[in-house]
Amino acid sequence: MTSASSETAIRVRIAPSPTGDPHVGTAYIGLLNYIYARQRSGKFVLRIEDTDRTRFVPTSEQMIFDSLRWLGLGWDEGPDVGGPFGPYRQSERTEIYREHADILLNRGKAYRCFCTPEELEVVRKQQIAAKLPPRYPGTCRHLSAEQIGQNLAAGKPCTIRLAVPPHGADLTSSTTFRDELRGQITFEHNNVDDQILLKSDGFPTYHLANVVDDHLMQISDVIRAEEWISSTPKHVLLYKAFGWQIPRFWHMPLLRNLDKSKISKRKNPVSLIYYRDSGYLPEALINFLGLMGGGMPADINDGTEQFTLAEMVEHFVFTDIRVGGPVFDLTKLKWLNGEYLRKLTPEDFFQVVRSRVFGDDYLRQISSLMQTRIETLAQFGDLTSFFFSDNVIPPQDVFLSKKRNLEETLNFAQDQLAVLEATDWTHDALEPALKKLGEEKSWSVKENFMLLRAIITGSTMSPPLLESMIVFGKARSLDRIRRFLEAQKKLAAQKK
RNA sequence: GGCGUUAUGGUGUAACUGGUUAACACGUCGCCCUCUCAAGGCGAAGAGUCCGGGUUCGAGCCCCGGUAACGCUACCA
Repeated sequence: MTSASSETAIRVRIAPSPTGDPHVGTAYIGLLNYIYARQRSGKFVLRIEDTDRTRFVPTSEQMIFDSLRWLGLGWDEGPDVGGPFGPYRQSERTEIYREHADILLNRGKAYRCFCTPEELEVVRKQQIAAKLPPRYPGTCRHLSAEQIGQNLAAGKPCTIRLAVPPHGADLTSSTTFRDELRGQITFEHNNVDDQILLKSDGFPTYHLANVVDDHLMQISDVIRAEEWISSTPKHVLLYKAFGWQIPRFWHMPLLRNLDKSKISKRKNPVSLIYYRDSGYLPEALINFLGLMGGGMPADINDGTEQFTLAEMVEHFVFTDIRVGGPVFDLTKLKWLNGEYLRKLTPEDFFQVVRSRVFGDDYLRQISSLMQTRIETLAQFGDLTSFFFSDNVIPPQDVFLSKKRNLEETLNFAQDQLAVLEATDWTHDALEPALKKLGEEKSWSVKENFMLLRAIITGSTMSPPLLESMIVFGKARSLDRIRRFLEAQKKLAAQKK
């Protein structure tokens, strides 16, 4: 076996990308890694994979820290707490990747590619049209040293690609690795593409960065999602090219939507911020995640399916994990959360309500919207109830303008959702984004904002819309629109 | 299309190394409690284990062949 020997110290990691709200899948994989490390007196490392500058969201990293801590999944090493193998932010390690890419280049395990994205796009389209697997055609694989020198001298941007055997000196035709949950998995090399390792902007792709970092950070077990299985042969090839020991691989099942597709924000709330702000307790979410895929003995706590993180560390069995993708079912999560809420003492419950529903920060922001709008304090609730409610479904006479029919209204709401998803949650970003959409679709500012107001607040009368949405939060606002659209869809289906 | 993975009620999981009418939880439905709604209590329906072969006295568990779903197939992770 080529996997890590048992004497090696256990070190695991999660490596989220700061591309938006922290994802529930990150929490799931984080939980598993956390348990694995704690069970074996190992180290749990948090590494930030911020190598994609096009998708980078500056506020994302802090949200990842906050939400993982909220769940109780603390790490031993990471960008904020340091550690002996730093830096733990990949953008601060670009020099390391460049050096390692050079090693690969020198050993003939990688090569420079001068093809432009546009050229590659053309080729890919042709291949797809011809029903061929879209793959790099190898144009630059055998450039002479002279040609490469000329291109470099001409300042042509280039990427560095993995030279997948058997084209090179190594004539092995396939790569086999062991997945600890599924056994041996083999990929023929003609199904493995010459993956880009170093992009033309000098940043590495996931494949290079994750292998280099996992080795340098002495990661013993790579516990990640199933979607990585297909690219694992590339990683194994890299370990071999460097002459490094290969870690154990554990590919965990993918959380699913109700329709069994990979969990996605289109069909499910996936933001941990959403779960926090909608009043889920971290203990309940952790417990629920622990139910996904199994792993806990069925008789724990009399088979109530209720257990703590500490109990998971004590009893969880990794080899018992089921690899069929579990549906992330909000219905059961809600039940579980209710169980946890009921288990609190009345005083603890009150404290949770006070801090999570009527937190000072939240109330302060809402108050500032209300001061000019009420005459007695008792009216406070009249215009603000939507801030404290979960089910806000406006009746048709509230959201439907006399000038618009149902279909175009729902279509426009769908457009609003898409625009809002892609917009920073600030007044300066939201206002022009919404107005631009309105102009494109010929919806007046009034129609535009009134529809959104109806969806968010359930009423035609409310505090200023954008300010309200900002206070209410992006995750919850988007979810409210999604649920509105879903509810309308169901209604339409019933009528038929 | 290619490659890979997976497959137990609607959903999440159980079922000792193959051994009685496939178990539990959520959800659904009904009843009780009750001013309402929850919670709680009691009960019911719902799968014959993706399909087809094979091995065996016996298969959800083993073997072979299908099918379907999902994932990957980017200068994203």
